[in-house]
Parts: sequence; C-alpha cells; structure tokens
Amino acid sequence: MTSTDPSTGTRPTRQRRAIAGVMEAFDDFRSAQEIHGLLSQRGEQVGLSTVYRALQSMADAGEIDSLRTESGESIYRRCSGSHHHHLVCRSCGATVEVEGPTVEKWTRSVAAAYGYSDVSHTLEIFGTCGSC
Amino acid sequence: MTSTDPSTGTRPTRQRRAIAGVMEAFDDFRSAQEIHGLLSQRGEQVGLSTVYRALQSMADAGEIDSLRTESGESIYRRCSGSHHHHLVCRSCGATVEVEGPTVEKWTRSVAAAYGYSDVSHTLEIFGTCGSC
DNA sequence: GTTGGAATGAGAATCATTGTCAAGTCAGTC
DNA sequence: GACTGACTTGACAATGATTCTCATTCCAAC
Ligand SMILES: [Zn+2]
Ligand SMILES: [Zn+2]
Ligand SMILES: [Zn+2]
Ligand SMILES: [Zn+2]
Repeated sequence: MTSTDPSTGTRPTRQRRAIAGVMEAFDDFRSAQEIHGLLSQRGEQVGLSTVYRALQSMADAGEIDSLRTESGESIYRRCSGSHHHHLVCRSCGATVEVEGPTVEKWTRSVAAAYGYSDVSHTLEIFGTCGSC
Repeated sequence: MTSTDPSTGTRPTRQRRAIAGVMEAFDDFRSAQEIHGLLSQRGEQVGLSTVYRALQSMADAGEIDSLRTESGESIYRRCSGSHHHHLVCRSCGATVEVEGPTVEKWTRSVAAAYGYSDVSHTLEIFGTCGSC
C-alpha cells in the first residue's frame, strides 16, 4: 500500500501535520513567514523552506486558499474545497467566502469569445464590514 | 506659474516624456523592466529607477493601469478612463479590456448581502491567447 | 546667473521566495 | 534487525523584482 496522501502526493510527516494543525487554528489569511512564526511559538521546529513547500502543495491540492496582498506577498488560509472568492474587510480582515456561478460563467465566456484558452481568474472584493 | 503636471505632481522631464511615449506605443501589459528595455531600443537612456518611479506615479494618477501577474510582478499598460477589467495573455501580454455590468452588479449585491460598505474589487482573467 | 527644490541614476540594499544538496526519515523487503 | 531506494527536510546560498541612497544634474522662477 502506498504511504503518500493521495490528495497532495506527500507523506504525512511530523512537519506536515504541524503545519496543517496551525492552519486549522486560525481563520485569517496569513503569510508563510507568519505561519512559520506560529509554529515556533507552538514549539514546533519546522524549517522555513518546508513551510513554503507544504503551503504550496496544500494550495495546489486545494486544501487551502492563497492570494496575494497588495504588496505582493502570498497569504494563506484554510478554505472549503470548491472554487470560490473572498469578500474581505479592509480594516479588520474579516473574510467571507463567496461563490458565483454567474461570474464563473461570465469569465469563461469572455475568454472563449476572444479565443483565450487555459483560463484562470482572480477576483477579490474589498469593503468595510458591518462591525467596522 | 507652477511647472509641475497637476495630474501627477511631477515635472515633464525628458525621461518622463520618453516613458509616456513608450506607453503610448503599445497596448499590451508590460513589466517595468520590459519597458526599460523598450526605451533602450529606442535609444532613450533612462535609468531603471526612474522607470519604476514614473510608472508608479502614472498609475497613482490613473493614467495607466497596473496589475500583478500570477508570478507576482507588476505590469503596466495605458488604459481608458472608465472602470474595466482585463483578459491578459500569460505569455505575450496581449490584452483585451472587458466590461461586465453583470459582474459589477454581482459584486455589489454580494457585498451588500453581508453588510459590507465602501466596496471595491479586483478582477483579472489570465489565459493563453490564440496566437500563442 | 543664482538658487533651491525636484529629478535622476548607478549601485547597494531589501526581502519574499526558490534552489541546492547533504543528511535524515520511512516503508517495504530480505 | 539490517538494507534499500525514494521521499523529505533544513541550513544556507541564490534569485530577482523592487526600493533605497545619495551625490550629481536639471530646471523654473526670481
Ligand atoms: Zn471589519
Ligand atoms: Zn471564480
Ligand atoms: Zn499571447
Ligand atoms: Zn469591475
């Protein structure tokens, strides 16, 4: 029997489990370096390279979401498996996952209309939430 | 009388004019470094720092659009004044400006549904164009 | 032509991210 | 239990886009 996790193609090592654990523990988007810091605080010794690698494979496997801040750094957050976007509060970071069949359909038809293939898209909504 | 361009707060120096000229000359999204290269090809001697600075102030002034590729680098392009989005070729930068009343309406209603105000959004579509 | 602030640019510095590679780990096999 | 071979790790170096530094140049106004 294979020993690799079929969803990520990786072994469930101590480090991977620690990272997955931290990702469960919070609800905001965090950078790889912040996550590495959280691990240290927890007493988990994990190399920064490993954190980057794990986050990448988790993102590829759809286990977590990643997006880029305005300053260009990648931030990560646990998320539901299906494709969705985010409504993010500009001041407190409160995040709502949103889905829109409408938008998905629209982007696909626009791309098709102009003969573009291998299409992907980014869509984020920013605003000020009710409690801010 | 002031000598600064009221829209950017900058002086129209030889370098700024050269950069503005290059931006007029193409209609794909290009990185700062590519734009710097185009300037050199034209025989315009402009420092890379200056290119970065000029592009930034032009983007701030709304004279050009800037967005980030999936790999995180900033790319720039002259744009029409009105609100729109882009369909960008990942390999050659060929760009189509797209507008969608549907999407605009959708983002607004989603934000409203969750009580978010002062809403803005980012939406870009990436793909491979027909000739790539 | 003087002058003071703005602009420039060569090079250094920043900094998130990725690459390198020797050492460590693990599952399955003998 | 040792053996093997593939996967994984992590300290460190390298990358690469962007920003910073600061001495020099430019320029509009007086
Ligand atoms: Zn808020
Ligand atoms: Zn989508
Ligand atoms: Zn193309
Ligand atoms: Zn829009």
